[in-house]
Amino acid sequence: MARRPTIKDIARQAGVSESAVSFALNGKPGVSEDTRARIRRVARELGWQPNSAARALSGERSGAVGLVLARPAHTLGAESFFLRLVSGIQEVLSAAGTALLLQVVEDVEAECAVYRRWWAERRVDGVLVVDPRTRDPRPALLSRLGLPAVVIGGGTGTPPDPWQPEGPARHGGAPAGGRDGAGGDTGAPGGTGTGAEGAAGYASGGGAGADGGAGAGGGAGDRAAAGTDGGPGPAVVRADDARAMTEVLDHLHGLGHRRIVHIAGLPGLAHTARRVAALRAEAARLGLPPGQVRSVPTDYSDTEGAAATRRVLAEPEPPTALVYVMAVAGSAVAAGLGIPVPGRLSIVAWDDSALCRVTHPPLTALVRDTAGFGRLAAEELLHLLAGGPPRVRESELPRLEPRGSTAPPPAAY
Amino acid sequence: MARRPTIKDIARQAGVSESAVSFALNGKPGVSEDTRARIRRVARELGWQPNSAARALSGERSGAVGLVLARPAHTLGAESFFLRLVSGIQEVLSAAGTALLLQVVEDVEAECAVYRRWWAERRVDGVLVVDPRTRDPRPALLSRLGLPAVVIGGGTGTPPDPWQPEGPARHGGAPAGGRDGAGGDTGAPGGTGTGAEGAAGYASGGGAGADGGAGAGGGAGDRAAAGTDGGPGPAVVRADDARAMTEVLDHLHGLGHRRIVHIAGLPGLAHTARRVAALRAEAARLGLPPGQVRSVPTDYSDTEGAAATRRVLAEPEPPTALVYVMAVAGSAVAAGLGIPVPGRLSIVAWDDSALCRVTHPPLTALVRDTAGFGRLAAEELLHLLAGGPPRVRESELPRLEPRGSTAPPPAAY
DNA sequence: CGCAACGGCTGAAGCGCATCAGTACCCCGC
DNA sequence: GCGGGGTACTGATGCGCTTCAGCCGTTGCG
Repeated sequence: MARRPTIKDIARQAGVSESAVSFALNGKPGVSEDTRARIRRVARELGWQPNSAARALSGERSGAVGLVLARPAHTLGAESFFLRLVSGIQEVLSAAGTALLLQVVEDVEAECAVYRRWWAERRVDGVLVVDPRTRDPRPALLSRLGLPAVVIGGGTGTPPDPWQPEGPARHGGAPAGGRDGAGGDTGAPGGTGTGAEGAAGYASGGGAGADGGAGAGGGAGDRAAAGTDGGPGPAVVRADDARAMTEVLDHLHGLGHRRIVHIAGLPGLAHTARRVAALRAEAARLGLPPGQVRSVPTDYSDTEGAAATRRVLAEPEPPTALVYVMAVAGSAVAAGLGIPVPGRLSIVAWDDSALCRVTHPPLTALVRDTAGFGRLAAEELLHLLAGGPPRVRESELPRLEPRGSTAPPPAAY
Repeated sequence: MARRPTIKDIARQAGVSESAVSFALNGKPGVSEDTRARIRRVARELGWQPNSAARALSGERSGAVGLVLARPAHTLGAESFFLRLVSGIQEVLSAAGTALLLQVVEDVEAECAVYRRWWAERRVDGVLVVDPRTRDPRPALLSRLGLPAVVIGGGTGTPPDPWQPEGPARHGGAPAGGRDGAGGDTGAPGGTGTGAEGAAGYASGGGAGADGGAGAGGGAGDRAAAGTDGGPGPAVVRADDARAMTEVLDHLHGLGHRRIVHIAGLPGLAHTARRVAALRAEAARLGLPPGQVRSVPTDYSDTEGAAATRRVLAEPEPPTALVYVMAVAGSAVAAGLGIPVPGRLSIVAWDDSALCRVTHPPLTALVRDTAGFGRLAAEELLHLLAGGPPRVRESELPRLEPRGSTAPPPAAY
């Protein structure tokens, strides 16, 4: 196993001290441009990469973030949503040289345990949280640990939203203004400034936010805002589920459907709650009675999706339209029962995938840029880690793409 | 952010030196049982967890392993294979307190770059490698870096197998000859013997195994051995693709099918090659001409799977049976073309999933324990990291579960 | 009784890096 | 020509942990 070069090797070869190397490679002031260039050249020649352990140990961040999936394995398959999300996340993270720790666990409790361990082991600088729930122990925990977090698919602010950074008076708008997250900050690992670390513990060291002047490309001193005890509250990236649901419902209503069932996901999840609420609200607005337009919960597995489909279709007055995530399974069930789609039953897939396009008929679906959603989330986390204030970002609106699986209901109905 | 306790805190509170604490918590000799128990109690009370960075820095392993997925995102969805695999991997890893770094990249080149970076950054102790290829740059790289690796779905030893630990000058007698390639090679993981391989550097380590990281059990400290130049060759966990393909073909042949097409995956992947070869071999054995029984490559995406299906079904003498991974897409295509399944076309899914069971008709499929496969791989990697010799492990044989999608071909054919 | 051997523990060094207090040197102003 | 203020760089220290060379007190043995 070839020995890995260290800054000591670089220092020797470049004829300077180790500190000079450290300064040079981190874009800190204190070395002339000439020397800096020379050091960088040597480092490149030697194929040097910072030892992540050493970095992490000397108070710097660990250069990794975590993602925990807390679902029983068989419900994860949902149309490869997670893999696409992860792809997007990676695109951004790996460009920033940040690693992603993935953990699959059974339930939220186990998820919390993972956060605790990661925190204690100092393994991650922050986490991406998925599947926010209506009653959720995670925000409190993460905030207590001071672990920066971005909630994916977070709340739209419906009242009891444990994720909303309602807490200590975050000035309403997105203040700070300055350096908006954007790509900037090229090459130079520069910005690196002081870690996001809970300012609290640092009291002693140079009390004031002095933080010293800019320096070359260095990070502006805007990190000030960060100072809450327990670290910043979670940032949120969200998709407007409610709006999407409204759109779907309007589409079906416009076609003439009056009996519509939404095969929903796990009832404890916040986005399920939002979709259910939106469905109910829009149904009311359209004057459709709750008995005719409703949601039934499942665990997100294809199996339960199929079972639920079979159940509602067996009712005396079956729905003429179905909306769900595991639409492919549903469409197969309909085919199995000999129910023509869209002749007698319309189907809307909540999440598009190649599969939706190859089934027969192709499924009308909500097309969303899942990878883009992941990118957005990763960007927010990096923003947080760079000391920026937590923000709420909205992803692009999902677009309803009508395909062959939706049509007016049969005349008889 | 609460301060994390360190061994210093424990030492102070327990009235011993830091070294004593370290010994005690790592199950090393040098402290009495009394003291050890006291230290452990204090550690537990304080909620201490080892700082992974510090551990990694002091020559210890980093406590993380890596997995790189090098496929264009849209081909990853394949029936949630990867998520199930990862679940299995995690089960074993997290029980051992080992983290998993996941990286999704575009191609093998990028994958190699990731290995290089992980290595230089000392981020991982070992890696799990998926999608071995027929011509593969990875084994050489990993061996050069000395990064322990387990190949998932590795070779069956067909001649030009870059993964077989034939390597440089490992004591000549390489069992190579032994294990016959193709058809044979029954389950018996027995082969493990192969392991002896590469043991060279490991002499000492071998036995102990215990390891038991940090905790209770207090495994003997066998870590000594680790440092070899070049490190051990890769271990391999594999599924007997050839055997499975033979089984599938026999099933279809037994039903009377004579024109069978295998919609294969990416041609560069080793398992594709193996399946293709096995198909050809078995066809020959059964006396079926290559024109009638053949494989056509795709990129694993549902889209290409559907396209290939459409193409072969449009031929003048279309196949009466199809075998593939993206069977659901295929079955949808058949439905779309109005081709009755299994009346005029039989379909076999290479990989089972809930979806296969809810389609109509339910798909005959190869049932394999993907999560178990992941567990096996993770176990092998841990074994390797504990200083054990690289082995070749065989996963359970996939079982062909006949369901509604296979039947004798129409009489006319 | 004296010495070796051993169990139980301590002290210090070091992993690779960041950082901060200095040091050497130069330019400027008076 | 000397103090003041920079700039460019060095040395030492510490992060939390492992590890190795000891040190001390107790036994066992000749």
